[in-house]
Amino acid sequence: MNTKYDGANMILSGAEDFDLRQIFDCGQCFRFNALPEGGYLGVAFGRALRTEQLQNGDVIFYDTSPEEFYGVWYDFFDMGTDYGAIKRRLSENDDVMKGAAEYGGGIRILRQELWETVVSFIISQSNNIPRIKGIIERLCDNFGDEIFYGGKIYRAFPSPEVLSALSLGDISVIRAGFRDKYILGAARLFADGTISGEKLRSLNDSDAKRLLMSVKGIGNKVADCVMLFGLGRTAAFPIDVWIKRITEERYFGSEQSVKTLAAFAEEKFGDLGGYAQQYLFFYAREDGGQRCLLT
DNA sequence: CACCAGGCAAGCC
DNA sequence: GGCTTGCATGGT
Repeated sequence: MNTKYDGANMILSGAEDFDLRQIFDCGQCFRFNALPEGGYLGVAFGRALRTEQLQNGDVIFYDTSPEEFYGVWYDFFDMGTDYGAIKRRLSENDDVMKGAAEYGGGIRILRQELWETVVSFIISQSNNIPRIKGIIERLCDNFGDEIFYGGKIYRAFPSPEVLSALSLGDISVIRAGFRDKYILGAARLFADGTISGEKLRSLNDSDAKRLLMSVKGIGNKVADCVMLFGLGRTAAFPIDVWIKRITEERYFGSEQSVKTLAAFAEEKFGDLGGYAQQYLFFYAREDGGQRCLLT
């Protein structure tokens, strides 16, 4: 990968295993949206970013200095990880993963802010992606700090402190439904330090997951999403309905319990479970869905 | 109108 | 422990 700064924008050329559409459309991130004129605009780590991938594969980070690129976006996009090697390891003796990893070969697991992933995936339960995005957008618009970019105002993701001061009435404007009380409960636990990134990062996978699941509104699946997207625990293999269906179909040929599937993923993918999950998820969703139905 | 959406908690056995 | 059911809201 080569980087170049033209005085305003950072331009990446020769970025391997990197596809912006796949990255933002594999369901891990809810705050980046496609622009009508091409590219994407979103907010992360309190900053607005416009980015675009050209036909030749080059990626432009608009209005981004080298300092900001290496200080923020390099890690966000997990640039330091060799996805080619990961795909090769997953594809050894596994034609299912070989196909899925080719299909979504440009996916990267974004390293997102912990607190944002906690709330985002609490909101995701029993919900669909457009509405998840809408609820998160209203949450940020109402309670997040202003960010000025390109003559417009964007909003940062609101902190646990800000949200913990809200009442159920206050937060009803985001129309999160029954999830509203879970958001406020989690905000209080993070604001008073009962749970923190520091604490979670000091724990091994199973203890960190257990602590996350002590929050009302965080069950097995949401905890796995937070582990993977918010804590970089790449062994996590979140099992949602799509993953359940495609794993059953491609690896078992019959219905299985979540417990069985989790044990299977741990045994088969090990520390690469999270990458395997993303390739499978993208493949299951993009390939039309109907190929995931059991025959 | 019924049914569902990237689950979860609570209440049952 | 495993199983069912209600859950807010919005879309089809």
